[in-house]
Amino acid sequence: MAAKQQRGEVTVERLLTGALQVYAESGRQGFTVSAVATASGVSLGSLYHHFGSFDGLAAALYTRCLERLFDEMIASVRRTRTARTAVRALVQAYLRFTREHPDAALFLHASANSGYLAAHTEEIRDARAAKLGSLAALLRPRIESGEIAPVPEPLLEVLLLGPVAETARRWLSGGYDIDLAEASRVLPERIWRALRPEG
Amino acid sequence: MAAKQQRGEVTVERLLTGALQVYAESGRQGFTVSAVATASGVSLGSLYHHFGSFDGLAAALYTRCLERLFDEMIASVRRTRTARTAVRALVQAYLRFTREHPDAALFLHASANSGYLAAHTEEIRDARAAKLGSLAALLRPRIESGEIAPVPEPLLEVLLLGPVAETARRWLSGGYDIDLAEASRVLPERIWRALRPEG
DNA sequence: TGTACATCAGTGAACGCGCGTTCACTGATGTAC
DNA sequence: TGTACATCAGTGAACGCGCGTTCACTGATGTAC
Repeated sequence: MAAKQQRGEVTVERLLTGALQVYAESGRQGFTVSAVATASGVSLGSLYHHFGSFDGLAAALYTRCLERLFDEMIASVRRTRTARTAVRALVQAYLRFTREHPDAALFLHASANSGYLAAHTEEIRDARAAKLGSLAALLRPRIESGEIAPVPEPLLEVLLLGPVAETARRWLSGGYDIDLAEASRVLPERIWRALRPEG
Repeated sequence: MAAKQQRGEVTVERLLTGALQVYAESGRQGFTVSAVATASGVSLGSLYHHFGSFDGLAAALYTRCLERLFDEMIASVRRTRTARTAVRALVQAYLRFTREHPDAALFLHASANSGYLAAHTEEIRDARAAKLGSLAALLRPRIESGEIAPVPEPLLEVLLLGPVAETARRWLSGGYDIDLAEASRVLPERIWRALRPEG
């Protein structure tokens, strides 16, 4: 069996990049196979050769964006030493990713219930669970040591990510008066207050 | 000009109910004009007579669900006398709505970037802004009186609604270990801690 | 190193399905006098 | 109260467009010896 060819990886990259670009420029409505193929400069057949289906491409793109976002958050949290700075790092990493990669952030938020991911729900759920698990593993010792209040893990996640996700969503949709820099300044401390132990 | 006929309102109601049911049962993929018409027991022509387009129907349904959710939150908050109980009421109203009307809650969360709402973005934005404004108006005096920390209004909204929205989204998607009752018990106090004044 | 072969990668015209939408029509309800 | 008319409400077969997908094919790359 011949090894994977390098030009294949290049094509895959072109397709994913093109797809993100199409979504950013034309939104959900314009997000079609032909548009992605054209924007990527790749033929339809080649797209299908690599991804099997359009949904397959969308799922691959979604997973990649998700992992990049989480990897940045995880790396940020790793660099901290206290629970408080960990929360700050996590919140700011999310917002920074949103500002620096608005296309990826938009695709993530918009594709949540998209329909074109329906066939790959499990695959995506697994990827998400894995990254969320890594994040939780970093915070768990902080709960056990009493630095973070003993809130059930799912609720901890929700308290941490909820406000930031909502901030990102509003900023990306453009119709709200959300100032990312201000959010980056104000939110970490507020969220920390929700999570720190009583007293 | 003849007055609006009563059977027209009945048909509209049947269509909106049918649409919600189709979405709940078949998801985004199965959400089509013909499916909605069939489920409602209404002809295609009649659907177009009342809504002009399928997107029009979707927008009307979205607006209705949105208003119902916000009206419950607003009514709940009105019944309170302190900032702390207001926060608790708001959070619990959101979660109660999610539990009691999962179909409506799902449609709200899933339709956020759906594409079929693209033509009615403004109309929906306005409806949302109006309700959000009413809510904000109820909380504004609390900020001015110092009962709630002086956080910019958009960030206040994000801190209040972010965790609850995320909780609802996870519970509706079914793949997470989210316990709505537990969330209802734990979240209000945590969110309140994020919002109450320092000290 | 060269040759033969297998597999990977890429092409684009063509296809079929199902979607949202239309339209000519019938029936029901309300209005005028 | 009755009759004529206008408008509203409802029907469903038919249509056309554009979508995701296929397929027979060519070209490029890697492997065997």
